[in-house]
Amino acid sequence: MTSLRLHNTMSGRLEQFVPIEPGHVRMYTCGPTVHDYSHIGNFRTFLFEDLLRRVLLQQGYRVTQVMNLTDVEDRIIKKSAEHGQTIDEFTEPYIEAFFQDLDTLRIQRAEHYPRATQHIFEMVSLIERLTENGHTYVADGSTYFRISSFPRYGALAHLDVSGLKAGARVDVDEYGKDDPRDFVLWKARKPGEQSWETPLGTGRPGWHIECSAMSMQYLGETLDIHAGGVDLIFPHHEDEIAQSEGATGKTFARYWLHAQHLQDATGEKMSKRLRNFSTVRDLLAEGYTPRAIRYALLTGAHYRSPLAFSPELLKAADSAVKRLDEFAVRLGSVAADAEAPADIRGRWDEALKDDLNLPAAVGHLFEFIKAFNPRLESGKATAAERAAAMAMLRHANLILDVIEFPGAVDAEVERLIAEREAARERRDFGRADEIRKQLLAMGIQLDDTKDGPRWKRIR
RNA sequence: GGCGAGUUAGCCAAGUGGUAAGGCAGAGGUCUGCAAAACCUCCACCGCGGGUUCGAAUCCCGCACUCGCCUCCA
Repeated sequence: MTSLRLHNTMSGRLEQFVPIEPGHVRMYTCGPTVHDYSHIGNFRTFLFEDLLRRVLLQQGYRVTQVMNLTDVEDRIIKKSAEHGQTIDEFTEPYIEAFFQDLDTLRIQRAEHYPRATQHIFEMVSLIERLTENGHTYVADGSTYFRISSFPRYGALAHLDVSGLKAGARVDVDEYGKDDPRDFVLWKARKPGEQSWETPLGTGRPGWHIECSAMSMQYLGETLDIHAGGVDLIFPHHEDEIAQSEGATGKTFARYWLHAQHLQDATGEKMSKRLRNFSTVRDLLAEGYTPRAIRYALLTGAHYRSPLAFSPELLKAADSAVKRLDEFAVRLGSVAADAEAPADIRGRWDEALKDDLNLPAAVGHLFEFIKAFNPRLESGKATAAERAAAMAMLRHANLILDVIEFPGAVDAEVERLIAEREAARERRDFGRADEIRKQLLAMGIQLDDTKDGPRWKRIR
C-alpha cells in the first residue's frame, strides 16, 4: 500500500502527495478562455484534471476544485467589439458550449467556476497589496509587475530570466514597460474597449492576475495543487507565482501539475493558430462517440507525454471500449455487493497512484479480462468470480467512465427473443431473421452463442 | 542560441538492470441455419555507435532525428 505520487513541475520530479489539511485537497485548474469553442487539445487537459480529481476522490480525499473562466482578454475584447456585443453577450454562448462539452465527455464538475469579470474588485485589491510590497509601477496609466523585485522569478519554468532580455522574441511592448520582461497587472483603457473604473484607473485586468485573485478567494493563499497545460508554465504560471507570493509572502501552490499537448496526426501541436484542431462538436458530427473521444484522450498516452490525435486513435478507442462493454455483457447478471479481486484491483490502484498512470492501469485491466475470458468461455467461472470481475469493472469505471453496463431486462425484448428461439426451433429462419432485424431497429444486437442467444444495446 | 521531453511491432502505448504489459489493425482457428459477435492462437533484433555490468529497452558517453517551451496558447 503506497500513497499517491505526483510529478511536480517545480521540482521536476515525482513527489509524495500530502495536502495541507489532512483529507482535503484544494486545487485550482486553469480553465478556458471563452472567445471560441474549446478544442480537443484543451479538453485533453481538462480530462487529465478529471482523472486527477477522480483519483483523489477515490483515495478518499474531499476535493475542492476551482476552474476559472477567462472572459476578459484581448481576443474577447476585440471580437465582442467587432460583433457589437458586450463581453457577457459575446462569451455566454461559448460558456454554455463549454459546459455542454464537459458533460459530453463526462468530465466531473468542479466546485467553482469563477469568471474574471465578476472578480475585478478582488484583482484590484491584490494589485494594491503588490504595490504596498513594492512590486509594481505605473506607466501610461497601466500597472506593471516589476520582475526584478521578485528574485525567484523563473523557478517554475526553470528559466534563467536574466537571459530573457529584450531580444528576438520578447515583444516590443505596446504600453511602455521599464523592462520588457515585466508583465501587466492592469491595462489602461484604450478607446472602444470595455473597462472598469477602479482605484487603479479606468481599464481592465491583465491576464495573469485573475488566477491569483480567484484561487486565493476560493481556496486560500496556499493551494495544494495547481494544474494546467504545459504551455501555461511560462509565462502564465510563473507570473501567477510572482503575483501571489509577492502579495502574500506565502508559497502559492505546493504541487504544480502540467498535461502535455495533444498533437495533430503529423506530430505538431494542436492549436488555434495552426488551425489543425477539432472540436468535440466536430468529432460528434463525424460520428465518433463521446466515450471513444474520452477514452482516446484519457488512455492514449500518459498525461505527461504528447499524444498524436488521429482517426485511427479514435477507432482504436471505440473498439477497446466496446470490448469492455462486451466483457460486462458476458459476465451476465451477478450479485452487486461483491469485491474486486485483490490482485487486479491492487495493480490498477498502484498504477494510478504512480503519477496517474492510466495507460498502464488499463493494460492491467485488459490483462485481467484476457485471463478471465477462457473461464467464462468454458463455463468454469463461478458466480462469485463473475461478481468479483464485475466489481473490478465497476471500480475501473469510476475513473474511466466509458463502460455501458447491461441494462435492466426489457420484457418486450425478452418476448421477441423467445419468439425467435421458437421460430429457430421449427427451422423458420425467415421469421427468425425478421425478428433479429426488428430488434436491431430497436437498438438491440442479438448474438447467438453456444449458450443461447445474448443481446446488448448498441449506440 | 538556452532549457526540457522524447525515439519500443503496421498504428497507439506501458515498462528505469534480470532476456519485451496492454489496446487497435492483420493472419489463422473454434463456434454457427445464416449472419454477426465473441473467444483462442500468432505477430518486436526496444533510433544508431560505443561503454559499464554476470546481465541493459532500462545506467554512462557520443551521434542522428522528432517535439515542446523561451511570445498569445490547454
